Amino acid sequence: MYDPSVAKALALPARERGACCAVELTVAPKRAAEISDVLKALADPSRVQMILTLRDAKDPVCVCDFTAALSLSQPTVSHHMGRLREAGLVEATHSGIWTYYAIRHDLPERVRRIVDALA
Amino acid sequence: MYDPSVAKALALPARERGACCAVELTVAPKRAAEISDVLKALADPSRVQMILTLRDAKDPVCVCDFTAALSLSQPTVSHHMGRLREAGLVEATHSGIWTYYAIRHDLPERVRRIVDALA
DNA sequence: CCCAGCCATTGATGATCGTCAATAGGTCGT
DNA sequence: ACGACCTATTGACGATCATCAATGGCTGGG
Repeated sequence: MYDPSVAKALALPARERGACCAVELTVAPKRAAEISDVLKALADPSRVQMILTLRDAKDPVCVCDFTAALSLSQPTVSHHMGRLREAGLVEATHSGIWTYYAIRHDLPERVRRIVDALA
Repeated sequence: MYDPSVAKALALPARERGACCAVELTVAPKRAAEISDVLKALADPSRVQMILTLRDAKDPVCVCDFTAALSLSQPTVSHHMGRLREAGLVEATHSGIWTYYAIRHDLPERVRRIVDALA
């Protein structure tokens, strides 16, 4: 007869009291920090919409376009763009009055994979 | 002769003063919030190491294993695990004294793609 | 029944974040 | 040169976060 508790107990590693296992981390701390920096830059609903819109946009987009679309004030949009820019996800080109933002064409492949995974 | 400013100007969309373009967002606000919730749960160096370690681990891992590996206090590790758990990324099984954590086997494909993109 | 061990919760603290109003800096048309 | 327009910066405020010490709950061994 099938006993799930026995099966589960067998599936779990054996432990001794007072001797926790030394788990091996699969990622170096430095690399984990780099990854989390990218994630922090993306961990906001508005910035998710921004980066994916820029990723799919044929033409660069300027700040004033996002203010209406996201119902946010101009400084807030500028702040979010600054964060994306500081994380190296986005680049700005200035033309006359406008500042056009576009996703960086030279994104590291690791970063590109993360962005693509959001869509 | 090549003039980059002309080339750039041609590449940028035409604009009129006082009439910003209505950019079309490629993601619904609700979906963007879901994505950012996952990203928030992952946007921490320790949690990045945790989720990737659990993803690659053959056996479930208990909290005390991480405290030594990450040089964090037990409450902090428990807190991080709680956040991963609340985001639906991780599940816990209790056996005796220990609490074993494992990556959820039924992760939505969208979420799984994000986690895999980190490695 | 007590004690040791593992984990979760609570409380507190300093840091970071998201947001906006106000301001300042540029750039173009007139 | 002036004014209108777009963007970035500053300052401020409430919210969330990461972290730890202290505590409590739970389980198994003696």
